[in-house]
Amino acid sequence: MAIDTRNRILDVAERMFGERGFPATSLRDITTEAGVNVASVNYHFGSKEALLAEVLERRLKPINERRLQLLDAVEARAGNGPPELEAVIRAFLSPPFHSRGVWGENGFQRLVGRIHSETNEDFRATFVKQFDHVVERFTAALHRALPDLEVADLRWRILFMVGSMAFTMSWGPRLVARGFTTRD
Amino acid sequence: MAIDTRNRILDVAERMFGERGFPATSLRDITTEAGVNVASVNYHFGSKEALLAEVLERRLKPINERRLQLLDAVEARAGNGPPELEAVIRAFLSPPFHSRGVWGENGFQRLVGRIHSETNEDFRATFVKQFDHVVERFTAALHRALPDLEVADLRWRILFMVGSMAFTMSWGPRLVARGFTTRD
DNA sequence: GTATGATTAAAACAAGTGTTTGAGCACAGG
DNA sequence: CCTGTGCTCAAACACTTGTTTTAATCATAC
Repeated sequence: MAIDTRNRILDVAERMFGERGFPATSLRDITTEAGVNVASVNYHFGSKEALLAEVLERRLKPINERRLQLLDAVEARAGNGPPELEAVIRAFLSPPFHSRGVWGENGFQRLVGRIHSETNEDFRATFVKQFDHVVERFTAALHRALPDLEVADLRWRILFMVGSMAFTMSWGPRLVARGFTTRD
Repeated sequence: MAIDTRNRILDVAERMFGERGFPATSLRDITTEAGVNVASVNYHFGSKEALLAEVLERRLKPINERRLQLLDAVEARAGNGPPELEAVIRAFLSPPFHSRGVWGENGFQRLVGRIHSETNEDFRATFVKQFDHVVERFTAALHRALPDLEVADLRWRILFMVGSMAFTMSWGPRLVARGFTTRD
């Protein structure tokens, strides 16, 4: 089964990239665990980097679509007035955390947390490009929600928000397992 | 010169680990750029991991000492009352940013940003241990500064603060180079 | 049933990895 | 002068890396 092989590779790669990081995970680690041949990665994806790109895209696309969809709803509700601040933030933060499965079992969350500070410059550039539109939309919405805040400050606050999110994604599962309490 | 070789390796390793990440940087990359022999890494440090440990320790130790020193001053100033919140936060955040040199030229800052989401579990454990005492002291101080805040919430807020810091360290230099404005 | 194209399998490929070895050097103290 | 000691060097070690190749196998359409 071709599509089955593809998905098994994607699933295992997602988990292992999240656990050990991209450069530290070998194709043989992945294919052995997935029970497929080494060559199948290059056959189905072309290269190791292309595999990572597809692992990310598979989950990121629906997440970013959901973000924009939630933001649309918030802005529609606000009409011509400023959107509600917390609702905008929630539209941005909730999709990746609700993307699938439960905290700690989700390799993808840890992978996303990692990816924000990993891989080489070129790859990260293409990765970030997927976000450009989303970041633009949310920056504009937050600017309308906080009209008195200078844009330079707003940018920093967004940076801190993304940093908190990424850090929580890569550490959260382990922390929760050690007694950190969550709600919501 | 023995100590000269050691320091050249440490300097180049610090920069390269920060730029490309730990697993993606080979010892030959480092030693070639530093103009020393490959074997000298194992001679002087024992292993690649031990080199990373020493790169981190060299800068982290004075940073954490400075943090505690600043915190001592803040607590002394507060006497028996609660310490001033922003002063405590400043005591924690300012040392790594003022550690050395200018924004963007500092490989170490990017390395610290990276390290939070890189390397294997075991290594990170020993790395985090260097922080245990510091985190404990600051958690206690923040708890006194915010007595009405539940401890569970405080922990999350500290996590977000560290996440923002780490993210800023690994991305900040590039962002500033692209027009992000700083002050202070 | 056979031909066709997609998928898998084992093996080899060339290059790069961290680490070790052992010979060589400089230079101190006896 | 010689003997250690601390250090550097080129070379080799054993192994892993991502990728290719070649042949075998599979499903499907004619």
